[in-house]
Amino acid sequence: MKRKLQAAAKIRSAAFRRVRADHTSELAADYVELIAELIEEKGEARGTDVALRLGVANATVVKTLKRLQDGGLVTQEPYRSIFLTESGWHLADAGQRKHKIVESFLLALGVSTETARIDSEGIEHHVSEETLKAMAKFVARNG
Amino acid sequence: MKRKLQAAAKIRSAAFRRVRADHTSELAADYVELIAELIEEKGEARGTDVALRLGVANATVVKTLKRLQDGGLVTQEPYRSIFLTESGWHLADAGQRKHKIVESFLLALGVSTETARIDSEGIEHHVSEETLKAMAKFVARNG
DNA sequence: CACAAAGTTTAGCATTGGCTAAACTATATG
DNA sequence: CATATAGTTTAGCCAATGCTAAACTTTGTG
Repeated sequence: MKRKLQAAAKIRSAAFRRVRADHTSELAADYVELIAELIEEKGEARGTDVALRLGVANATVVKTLKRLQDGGLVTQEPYRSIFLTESGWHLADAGQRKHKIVESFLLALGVSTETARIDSEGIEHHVSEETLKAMAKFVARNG
Repeated sequence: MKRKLQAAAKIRSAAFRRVRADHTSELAADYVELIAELIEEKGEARGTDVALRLGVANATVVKTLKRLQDGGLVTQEPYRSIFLTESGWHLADAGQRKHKIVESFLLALGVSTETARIDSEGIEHHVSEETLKAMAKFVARNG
């Protein structure tokens, strides 16, 4: 009995650990995805645009970008626009792919455009490859 | 053109704000859900069990519980087990309901038990009522 | 080309959520 | 019933993510 409960606890905690780990990388993913979008859309990504779209203060963006730079995801010079590194682009592409799958899946499931947009933003970072595959399959059949 | 981009930014940022807000309440939801489970399972919830199942240190639980107490979700005496308040139970029930729907939905979609458990833990906090409803409908038809 | 306006960064603060080590309390047993 | 052991809390640290206000650059205009 005790043994069983402990095993359950271990499995449980693994899931929670995963969620916490996801959160740490989530922000990085959101930033690079957004930067990629801005570059594709407008030719360049400026801190202010990032702040505007994420809904945070300018200063917050500056601080976070410093971390991302340390993490090798972006490069930048003071007062200049932001560039993605190789791994930055990889991460952005992976994120965009996930995002698209989740969003189109939600639409295929029958929720509104608005809800699909909002919910996919949150869900995107918590779906495993297995779930993603199942979602893609569903879209292929019902989209 | 500029106007259109700004409108897009506003919508975008609303989604991100939602995600950030979700994260703040997420931890509280996880705690009360787990406490509810423990009470139902073992008759009482002790800090240590919470720590074990969440995969965090004891001290972290103590600190967080203090916040939850301030927030009116739990009550506790030093060195005693943890109780949920009225609103604590409400939150726990709501969380369990969401959790069940998401998990059974993932199963109905065809992912493995293991993945359903892990992914639902992360997704649970980011699904709107609309999406939840769509998921429940899907389960009713395909579960 | 000087200077005002717009844009960006720095400084300094708060909160959340983690940790370890040390102190303290409760409990179980000899 | 005294005390060792198990369980809990406190103290004090750190990193991440947010903010505002002040300082500093860049840019566009007269």
